[in-house]
Amino acid sequence: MGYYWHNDKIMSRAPSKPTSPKPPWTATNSAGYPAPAALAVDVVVLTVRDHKLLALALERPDGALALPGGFVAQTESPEGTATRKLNEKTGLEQTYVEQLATFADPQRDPRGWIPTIAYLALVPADTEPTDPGARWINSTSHRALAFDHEQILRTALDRVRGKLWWSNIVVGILPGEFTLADARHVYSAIADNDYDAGTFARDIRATGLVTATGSTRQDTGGRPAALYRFTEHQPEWGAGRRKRVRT
Amino acid sequence: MGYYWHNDKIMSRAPSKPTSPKPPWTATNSAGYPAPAALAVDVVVLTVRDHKLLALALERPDGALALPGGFVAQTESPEGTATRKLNEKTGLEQTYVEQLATFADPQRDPRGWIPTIAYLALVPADTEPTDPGARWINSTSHRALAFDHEQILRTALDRVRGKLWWSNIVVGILPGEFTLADARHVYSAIADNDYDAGTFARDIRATGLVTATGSTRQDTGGRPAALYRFTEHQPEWGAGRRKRVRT
DNA sequence: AGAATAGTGTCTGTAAGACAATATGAA
DNA sequence: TTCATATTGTCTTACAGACACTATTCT
Repeated sequence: MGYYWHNDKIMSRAPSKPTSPKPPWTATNSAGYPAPAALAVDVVVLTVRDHKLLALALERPDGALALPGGFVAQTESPEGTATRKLNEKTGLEQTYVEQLATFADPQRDPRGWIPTIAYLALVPADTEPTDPGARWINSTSHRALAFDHEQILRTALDRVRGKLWWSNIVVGILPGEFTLADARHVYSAIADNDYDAGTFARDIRATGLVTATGSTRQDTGGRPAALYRFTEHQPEWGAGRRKRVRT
Repeated sequence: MGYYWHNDKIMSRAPSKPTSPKPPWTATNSAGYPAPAALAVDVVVLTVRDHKLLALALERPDGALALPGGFVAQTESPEGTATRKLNEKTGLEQTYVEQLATFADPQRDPRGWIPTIAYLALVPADTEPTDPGARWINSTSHRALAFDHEQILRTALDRVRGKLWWSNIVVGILPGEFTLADARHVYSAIADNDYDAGTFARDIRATGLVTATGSTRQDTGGRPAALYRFTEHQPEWGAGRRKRVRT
């Protein structure tokens, strides 16, 4: 397996003649102690399409699949790095992003001591990757991911399922107006469940997180559906229901 | 405010003549790019005593209060650092520890670019600090903590309350045998609630996380209480109830 | 017996799954 | 009218709070 920096804009700002461009990289701080070679960020980008929960993966030169990621510049917050990478891969400016967990086993990256902070991002269903190497993969059945990215993806799936009915996390997938059928398909795909339409309508309203806009939409041959939107775009907790979510 | 390294055993293994011992520290990796000056760990150590939820804090030379923490050595996992610091401050070998979140704003530490991974640890009620500078503080009403440690502590309280009835997280506080009254006081303190004894007994058994040992204990003048223990010491999820927890 | 604490039982309001019934559009 | 989808209503089981009641020890 070949080593290389992620395709990262930070790197283009770096000195033109690095002293030792080949990994493994090491670092020493000004007090004389060993320091991490870099701080990385990996982003689990999720969406729901065709009733399936999908994750964004990048095909690497060696053919392996990996999560989008990059290095944190000294001048930015890791969340800034995460949204920057997200913008580079999808063109999105704003969506739902939250920190997931940090993976810092010294052996996790063959390029050196590189802790990574994993983030979770949810994006609209019609998001198309702008990076030619990026593609949507099924979040549960796919070719194995490189590094510890399988573990990171599993952590993301646990998180999104755990918060599904307790927060407005789905606002990342449905940022605008949607019908309750739209929402039900998204929730069903994430929970790996098949929610009853009537019960779903009752319970999504009971969370207090959505508002009816007053207008309707008709995509199909049936009765027009009322449109809703999430009241708040910032992360928020709802009333909480104990709905069944397969794990 | 004076800057100084945490009292950390790693440092005693370091070179005897650091080139620049004064902060702010900087670091450059072998590829020529800026690197974090160090990777830190901070631990929120919680317990329940006298019906109150307490956190472990260290008095620093400048009088400020801070969470126990230290630097991650290149050869160890951050969780290893967290348990090592916990052992240095309390003498405990094993208890409930889980990762909380990572705080990596480049401005968070005046000593340089030092991301910190925060951990949550729960320890038995009779744990006495072995470090003379350490003491128990009330988790909700206390003198302000240094750095971003207030924020870290708040994150820890949210986490422990959120998982209270859904996991065996309390096993850290009650690792051995306990009566249901013991458990009720612990749960009530964490949830900032006053659970009914009868309902509590019914619901704690319904989680499936505790087992009756068959023996009894009598501390007071009343009927002897049956003893229970958590079936599993490793982190585990229970059946889940929707009990009320004040937030 | 009386006090003190442990533990059980019952009642009530609410939550959530299942599914029937009704509403509103197009063809 | 018939079809398709949306939306509302009803029934049932389970959960959680409140609180009354019984049980077991000591003094």
